[in-house]
Amino acid sequence: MSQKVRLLIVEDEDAIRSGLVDVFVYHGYEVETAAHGDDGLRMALSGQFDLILLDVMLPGTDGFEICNQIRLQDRQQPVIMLTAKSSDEDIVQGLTLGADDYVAKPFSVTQLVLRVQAVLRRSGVGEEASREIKLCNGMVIDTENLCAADVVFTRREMDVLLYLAQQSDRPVSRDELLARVWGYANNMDIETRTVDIHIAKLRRKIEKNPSNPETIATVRGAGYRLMIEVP
Amino acid sequence: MSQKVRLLIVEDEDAIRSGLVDVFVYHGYEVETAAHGDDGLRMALSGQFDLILLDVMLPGTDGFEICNQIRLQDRQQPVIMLTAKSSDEDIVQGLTLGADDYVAKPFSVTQLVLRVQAVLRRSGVGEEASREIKLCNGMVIDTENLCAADVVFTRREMDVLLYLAQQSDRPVSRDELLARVWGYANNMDIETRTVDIHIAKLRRKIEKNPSNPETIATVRGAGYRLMIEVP
DNA sequence: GGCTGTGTTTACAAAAAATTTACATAGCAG
DNA sequence: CTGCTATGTAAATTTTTTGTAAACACAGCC
Repeated sequence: MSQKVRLLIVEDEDAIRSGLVDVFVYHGYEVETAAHGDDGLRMALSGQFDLILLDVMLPGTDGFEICNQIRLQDRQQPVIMLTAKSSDEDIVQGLTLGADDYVAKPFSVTQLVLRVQAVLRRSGVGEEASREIKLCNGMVIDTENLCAADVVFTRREMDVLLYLAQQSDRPVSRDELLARVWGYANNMDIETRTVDIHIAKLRRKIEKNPSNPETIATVRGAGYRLMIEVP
Repeated sequence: MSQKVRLLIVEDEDAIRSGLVDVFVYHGYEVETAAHGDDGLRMALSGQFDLILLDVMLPGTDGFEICNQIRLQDRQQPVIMLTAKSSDEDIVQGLTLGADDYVAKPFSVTQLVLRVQAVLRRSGVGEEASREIKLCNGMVIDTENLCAADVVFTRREMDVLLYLAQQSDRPVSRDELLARVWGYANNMDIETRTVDIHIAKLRRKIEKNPSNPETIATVRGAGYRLMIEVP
């Protein structure tokens, strides 16, 4: 029923990286990897991963800096840091920069898997989506029956709404929507306006005045943000 | 239509217990409680609850042991464990002992309600097959004699109707019907139109105007939904 | 064998949805 | 103001989903 959980592993040592891939694939995760810090940063910022495993010592951008950048873009993104150093300063620094957990090498693989599960659970990945979405304009959307009071939505429209609702505390970029809703790999320069078109269609259905959208806000340069009811 | 869903809450902290009672009563559940592990075990084993919420740390018999005992008696009984501990070992142990879900304190009440609903749905509570199905167009179907006023149904048609009637608050996808009625493994892309054909046959038998179906509605992108009489 | 009732597959048409194309417009840096 | 880029959207096009007739399969029965 539910989608596989997607992990990004950023680790330069080949042996460790491929070992981790095997383990997590075995446990049913969908895994992508980066061996270089710059690649890792780019992939991490694409927003298409449920959890990111970050080595601290990396060629190019280091793990702390990647974590920092991720936090600037998305405060919720789960991140676990891996490192060979185990001095207290590192722990403090890693946690301060906002990693959700911190595992010192050499680590037990079992332990790491358990930590990953714990962080995912804490951050609510894989939780049942609620059956209703309540918009700030009062509209209530039935996500199972693909409808609201007087409009019906297509599957794709509902998937977009569900994702925006889940991330309703921040704007979501077109690339992230393409990755998470459409399932496109995050290779850049996909030339398509299909996200905008779907947003336009949604606006026509849910906005009081579609030419002055308030419920699906455009955050220029960042993406779209759904305004849900604040209880 | 159906009886209230019965919950047992086993929790020793008075504040949490009474808070949970309020929430679940508000949501329409019938709730009983136990504050002591031994009482909880006795009541749980009485078999009269649709779902049991179990705190792990209890005076007397602890939550794990209660869960264990429940499983020995009834493998199907839905159980959700609550606990203040959030170490990985607890998660593993709780799941191993066969709880259907596991919620770590402090939990969001909304989240807990959603989990309860999810477990109930998964375990099929409230799906009691009734002898009669009353359709929104007034037709009454005798599910045991495979007939209505002036039409007879085949076994397969009735199985489809029964499943749709059980899930009549939402559309059911072809894949779900294939899995639950036909018993096909929920593998992807099985190429068959047999579900559609059966829906078409049913429509010819129960719709006033089969080319404009109202009783078996198509929810494009989601599946078919049976509209039953709303009392 | 032939007949009958079910269930399934095949094949195709129609409807709906998704996507691309093409162009318009708005915001912003200089 | 000018030029650039990001965004909005109508219309055309492609793809997917759904509906259904007709052929096929197969079991039970006379």
